[in-house]
Amino acid sequence: MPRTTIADVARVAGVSKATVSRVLAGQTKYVRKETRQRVLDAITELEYHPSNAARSLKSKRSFTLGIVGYGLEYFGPSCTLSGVEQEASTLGYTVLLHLIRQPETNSVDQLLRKMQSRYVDGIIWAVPEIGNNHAWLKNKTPRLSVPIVFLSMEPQTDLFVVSVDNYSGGLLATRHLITQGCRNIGLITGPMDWWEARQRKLAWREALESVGLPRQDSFIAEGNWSANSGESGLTQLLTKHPEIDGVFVCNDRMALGTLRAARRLGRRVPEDLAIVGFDDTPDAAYYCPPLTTVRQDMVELGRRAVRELGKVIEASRGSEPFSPETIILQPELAVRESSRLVVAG
Amino acid sequence: MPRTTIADVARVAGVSKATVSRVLAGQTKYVRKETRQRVLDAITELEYHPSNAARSLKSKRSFTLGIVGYGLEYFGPSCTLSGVEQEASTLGYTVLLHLIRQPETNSVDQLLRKMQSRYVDGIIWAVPEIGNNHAWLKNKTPRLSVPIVFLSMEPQTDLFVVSVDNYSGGLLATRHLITQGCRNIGLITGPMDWWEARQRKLAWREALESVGLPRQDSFIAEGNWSANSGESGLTQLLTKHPEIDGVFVCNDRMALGTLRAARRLGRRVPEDLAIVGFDDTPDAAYYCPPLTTVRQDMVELGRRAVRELGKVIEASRGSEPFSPETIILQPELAVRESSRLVVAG
DNA sequence: TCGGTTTCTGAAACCGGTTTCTGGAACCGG
DNA sequence: CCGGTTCCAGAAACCGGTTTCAGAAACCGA
Repeated sequence: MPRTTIADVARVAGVSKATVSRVLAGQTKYVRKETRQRVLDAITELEYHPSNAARSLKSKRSFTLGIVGYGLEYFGPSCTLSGVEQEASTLGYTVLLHLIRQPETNSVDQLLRKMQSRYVDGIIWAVPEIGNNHAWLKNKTPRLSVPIVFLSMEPQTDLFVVSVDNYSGGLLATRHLITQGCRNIGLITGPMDWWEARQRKLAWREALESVGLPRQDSFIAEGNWSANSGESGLTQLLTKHPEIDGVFVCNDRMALGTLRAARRLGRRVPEDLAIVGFDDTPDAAYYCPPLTTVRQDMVELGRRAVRELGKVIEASRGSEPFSPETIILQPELAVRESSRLVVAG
Repeated sequence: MPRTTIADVARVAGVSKATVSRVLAGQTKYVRKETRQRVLDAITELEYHPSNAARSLKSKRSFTLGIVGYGLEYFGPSCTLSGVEQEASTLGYTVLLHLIRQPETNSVDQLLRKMQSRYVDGIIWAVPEIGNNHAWLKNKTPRLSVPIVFLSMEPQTDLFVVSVDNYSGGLLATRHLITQGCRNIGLITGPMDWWEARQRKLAWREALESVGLPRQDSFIAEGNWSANSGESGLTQLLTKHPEIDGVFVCNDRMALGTLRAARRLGRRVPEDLAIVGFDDTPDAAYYCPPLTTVRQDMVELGRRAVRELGKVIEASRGSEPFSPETIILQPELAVRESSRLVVAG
């Protein structure tokens, strides 16, 4: 059974393919109201849906967004993807998903070709910036015909970047610990080749610097985002510096690990040791004790990225100028028991 | 700058479009080795990549799989999607993602049309079976031209279903509690309109029945998968039945909530109350105490679904018969401190 | 009444591949 | 040397839309 085509609709409505196409495109001009209605009736009668392939073949657009992602087994990226799909859907786009398993890879050109061969209207690059894995792409982007919006990357004047303010988040966390009265504040970072991890570390250092508290490298342990690395990280830190009375842990999963380490070492949280995480995963509020953490709205991050991309696409279609801009989302602090030393009020 | 087309390649190689197409299709027959090489050289020289739109327009296949998903903010579905994308990628397919936000919706036909208008070669339906939300789709499927594989749905003889054995998982959990010496075993379920929740509950009931332990409805609390519902569920249960000494909680997130409730009520885990969860999220091993739970490999679930779908597609292309089959993955028990009453060995 | 717009519509070209059909060349046994 | 396969390769039709171009009809002021 062959699919119903635009020719079928035209025949039933008693018009030509061209007219049907015009109706489909939503042109109100150059189609008489009555004719338009006949076409619409024929469309619903035949349950006609246009072929995307034919459409994009001629018009060179596909109403498809390519999204390149990484780390879907983590909470943040999943939420981002969810936000991306949601916004894309409301904007009338479909999402073409491609996951990268090795974020350090730089064999990116093949992926780009694949996307272009599918006429994606735009690309969202949601791979964390690790080492210089983005270098090749970054300088290639301007010469690319398809617009790209980058997620969670170091802002750059000639690129579209949507990102959470990791530095600001780090400040929130560290200053909170200071306010709570901590005087020896450790840091458990993510891998230092991650841009986001470096930003959070920088904030920790500068927050401490501005109030004259110790901030040597020996107060830092480098984790790999896993709970296990958080556990061993805190153990190391407390061995070197038993005086530590607060820790900023750069994600919730590692923070969960530190909670266990603290328990094992006989440190009460928060009385002996205040802990602040990063992410605000749904579980964090149920940790023991509930975890103070920096909340970042990853769903909104995805939405904003798509909205931005949509604007760029529209602009480039009308060939209006549209200079790259950077959108920074501000995280906020969710204060819970793991850091509550000072009685409020 | 117009894209390079097959005609460009043909010109450079000094052959016709048809020959280039044959080379592209990987036909070894009817193309002389030397000619083939000339074409390949031209392709790499021009960095030619065929237009997917043109290709699927004529050939009616797109090397695209449509995946309809739900609940990406949960760990399981994310992993499934990851597995799907991974396997799809290795099989040469690209993934078209569509997320459903209200799983109870039955306005599915529009979605199907959208997928078909994009010539997807197959569909993976990864929306949980809730109420009778699948009813419409289920009886429509056989008449559909595009093959569908269902995930985590009640097996059905005329459909392709890939699922984890929730019943078996429930048995593992409950029998484990029995083995550990629990004699009053409660149950905190997911929403009872979820098929998976019902399966786990059934297993709980039958496991208890087979050894003559109490299994009244008053030992059951219905949660909604959230930690909060787990917390309140356990509180209710222990109020009604203080004698409860073990609980099977139908997902890890609710189990996290029960851990808090137990703490609040002064019940030691596992000494006073053994707890078993379901999912084995990465965090579960770091709960306090570490959570015994039923591990289901959701990544593998996604992979298997795609592999199955791939086979169906190939078969339907060659119009060979291929009768629907059901693939059931067996979960396994991850025993940790939250249920460890009997000293091993 | 008449030339000039404006509005509406259709014929046909086009997008970039695949596939069918056709025919020449090479190879074969007789 | 000849009729019949088999191997190669090109011309052209086709997929289902969009878009250009041109023509018909309606409208308008002069």
